[in-house]
Amino acid sequence: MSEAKPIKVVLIDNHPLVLDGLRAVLETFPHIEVVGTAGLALTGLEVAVKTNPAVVLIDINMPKLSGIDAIELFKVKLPHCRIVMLSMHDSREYISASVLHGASGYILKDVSTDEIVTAIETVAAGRTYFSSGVSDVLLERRPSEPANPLTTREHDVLMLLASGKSNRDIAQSLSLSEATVETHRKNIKKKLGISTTAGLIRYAIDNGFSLSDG
Amino acid sequence: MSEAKPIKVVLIDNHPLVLDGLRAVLETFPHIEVVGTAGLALTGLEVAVKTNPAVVLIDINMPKLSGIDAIELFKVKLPHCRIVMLSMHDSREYISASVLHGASGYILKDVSTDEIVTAIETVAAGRTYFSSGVSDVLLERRPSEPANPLTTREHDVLMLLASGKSNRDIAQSLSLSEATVETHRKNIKKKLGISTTAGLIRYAIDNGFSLSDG
DNA sequence: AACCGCCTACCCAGTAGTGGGTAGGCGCAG
DNA sequence: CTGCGCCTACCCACTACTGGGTAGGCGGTT
Repeated sequence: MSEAKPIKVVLIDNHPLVLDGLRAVLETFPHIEVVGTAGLALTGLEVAVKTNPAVVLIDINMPKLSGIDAIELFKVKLPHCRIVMLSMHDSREYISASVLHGASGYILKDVSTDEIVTAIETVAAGRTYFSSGVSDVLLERRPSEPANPLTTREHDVLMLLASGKSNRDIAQSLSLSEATVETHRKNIKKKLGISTTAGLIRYAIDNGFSLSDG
Repeated sequence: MSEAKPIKVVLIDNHPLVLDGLRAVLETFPHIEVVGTAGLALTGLEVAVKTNPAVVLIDINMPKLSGIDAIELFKVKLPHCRIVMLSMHDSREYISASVLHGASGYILKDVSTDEIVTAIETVAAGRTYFSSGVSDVLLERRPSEPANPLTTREHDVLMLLASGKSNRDIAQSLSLSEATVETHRKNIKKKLGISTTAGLIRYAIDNGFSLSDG
């Protein structure tokens, strides 16, 4: 890659450890320049507007504003900036969602740091990069793992469910009938192919619906 | 700190990102030398036996063998090696357990990398290091958060519960009556002050009872 | 206009979990 | 040997959740 013009990168992750670590690793590559880091999506957006990076690496699972929701904001403010999603958890459900929202890359947690460098190079060159497990999901689209996982409302219900609330609590929180919450819950289960409440909560936490992770 | 003799450190974490990142950060400090890394507790033990580090940084929540269980093994094989627990999740429940098992330090996830360096320096100097939130737990020991949370059997039940099993499933798995499982579940709830199943599962996953994180 | 997906809401019968007891057996500490 | 904590197991009434329906309203697409 061209050594005259380093690739400007902004990193966004709510784990300071990952942030500092990633920066340290990337700074050993002369053709990559970390121009900014942030612990929140909105802070990251501010940083990116100031520094105009070629690539933004953003964690998909963050408090307040999730990485997926942030994609659109980045696309509006920085149309030429390319976004790579970083998933520390197993959020395979959201790969297609990320792509649809305009992400140029998606890297799963079980990736080496070398692969991250490759990903940055690739998307900076105008192509897309998806780590091994991800491309499978995009190509296969098996009926057991539907591409459009949950609706907004179902997402809300699952989030509250995962935070330890009962159907009744959720109904109150969202100003709904308890019956409606039950319907949502039923549909979620059907969509995800999960039968027990416990499994549902596991799924929610594994996929970053959690509120307590910040 | 003495620059002639760098502090030898082994890092153990099942996230390659954290591992590589931490290594990269620590290698910028001349008085710290990362002599090995591992993604599993047992692999880490092998590495440590070969390299004889002064300090081992180990993630508390890992598949197969948890960080806490690993402490004892390290203490046997490497009595002079000092162990710092690294908790990416909020495992405050296990702080006292770690200390009792012989850990010299405990760092919560919301820590900066600078603080990790300080922790390594401190425990290498023969003292103990606990990040801010941790020392509170050790000193306070509030009645609402008892030091001995769960019995062995309750632990078993909670683990299966968190993996998505119903009372009936658990009863079969442990060769118990369903009624007994319900009794255990009741006692767990009472002890932890959690009323809903959802909350129980959250607790289990947050505190590293999870089986699926590998 | 017709259709579709989503959100809302209810019915029903059945099953699962809750929260309050009690209680015997077992092993260990005083 | 007495007491204590733990594991086991059950009773009961009550509440919550399940899994199968149906269905009206709303907004966007064709």
